[in-house]
Amino acid sequence: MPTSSVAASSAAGRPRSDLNATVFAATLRSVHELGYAGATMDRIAVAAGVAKTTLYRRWPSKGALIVDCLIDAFGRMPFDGADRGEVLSSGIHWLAAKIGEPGVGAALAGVFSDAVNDPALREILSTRLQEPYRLALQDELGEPPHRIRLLMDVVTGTLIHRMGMTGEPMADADVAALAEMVLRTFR
Amino acid sequence: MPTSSVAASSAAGRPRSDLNATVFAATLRSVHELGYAGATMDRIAVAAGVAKTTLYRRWPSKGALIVDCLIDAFGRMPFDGADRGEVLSSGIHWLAAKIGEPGVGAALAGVFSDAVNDPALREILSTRLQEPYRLALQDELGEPPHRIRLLMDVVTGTLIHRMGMTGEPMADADVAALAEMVLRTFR
DNA sequence: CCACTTACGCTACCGTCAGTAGCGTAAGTG
DNA sequence: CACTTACGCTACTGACGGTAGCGTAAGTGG
Repeated sequence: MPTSSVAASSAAGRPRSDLNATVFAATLRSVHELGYAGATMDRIAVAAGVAKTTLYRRWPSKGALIVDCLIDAFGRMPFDGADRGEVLSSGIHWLAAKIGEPGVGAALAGVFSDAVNDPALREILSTRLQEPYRLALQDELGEPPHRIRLLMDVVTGTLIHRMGMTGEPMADADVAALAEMVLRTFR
Repeated sequence: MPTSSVAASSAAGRPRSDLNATVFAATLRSVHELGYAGATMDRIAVAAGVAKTTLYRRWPSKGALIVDCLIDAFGRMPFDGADRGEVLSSGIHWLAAKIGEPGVGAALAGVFSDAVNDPALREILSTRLQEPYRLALQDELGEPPHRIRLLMDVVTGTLIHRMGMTGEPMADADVAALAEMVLRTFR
């Protein structure tokens, strides 16, 4: 037990701050090349030049690692557009574009697939990945939580379903059609 | 090698025709009680009063068993309604109701989740489970394949995503909202 | 210069589960 | 009475997520 939690300057053997970024890059690369299931924790560790035990010291499970990796990959959602319609449309296209980046779509579809059989992972996904966007959208659109929830489930459900079933991100024309469809209801 | 494939009347030790139904019931019961991952092939075999090897003699994989089970559970899609709007709406509510039956929703979400990491299962799912409904809808609505594909992916993507993330089928009010939303585009 | 702390590498391991091999047997067939 | 076919049973493999335990490099504070 440390004598004083205030003395956080104790930097003896402190975690390398660049290691997370290295692992995230290796994770997305592995998922891109080998698929979600093919990107085992062993392989990710090798790709990152890191011991597998180190991964488990920083993340409690493969799912948690992927979620953190995705949080890093997605970043903040841009709110471009004058009215609600433009905001919504640009948001949908932003999400679709992110899913199109190498590894991101497969990681997203994979982690949601794992979540079906793992309540703890569902909690992590909902709280850490989805919640921020839910709150931001709620704030931006002024819709009740229930409507935001439906809106997000339609968009992410459709995009992830396509990604999972085809292995490819949805084509632009379909994304546009999806956006148009959503706009008719939520504009 | 049989001397004549015509002499198919050779009924020596032929498969018990009621065994499939028994297995399907045991499968849905197991999935309902234990979840998709908890319903292992061993447990399904025990629940059905059957050897695990027998399951693998009839189905090449767990996914294939679940798909056949779902085909049996869904049956034919009813086309009720005078116009396209009513047909579409009743179809969506029919699907949602089926997903609400014990075990069906969990089995559906589970098998789609497995499919993300299994191209062979994706093929089975697409060809044996989805294709018939795709063709029927195409016939009924007279829309091009591309539009039917989008329509189905939005509906099934949303419903399965909800089921997978909450463990519960989507509430009626949300199903109605989803149907209304889809109708605005595809009526 | 010397304890002490902390993060990391490494090897070996566990439990679970999908899927397989091989052998014995009941039952109907000609 | 041979023959075929489907099924039960036991034992096994291989992959993968996750863990245990021990050694070590590096920076810290006295």
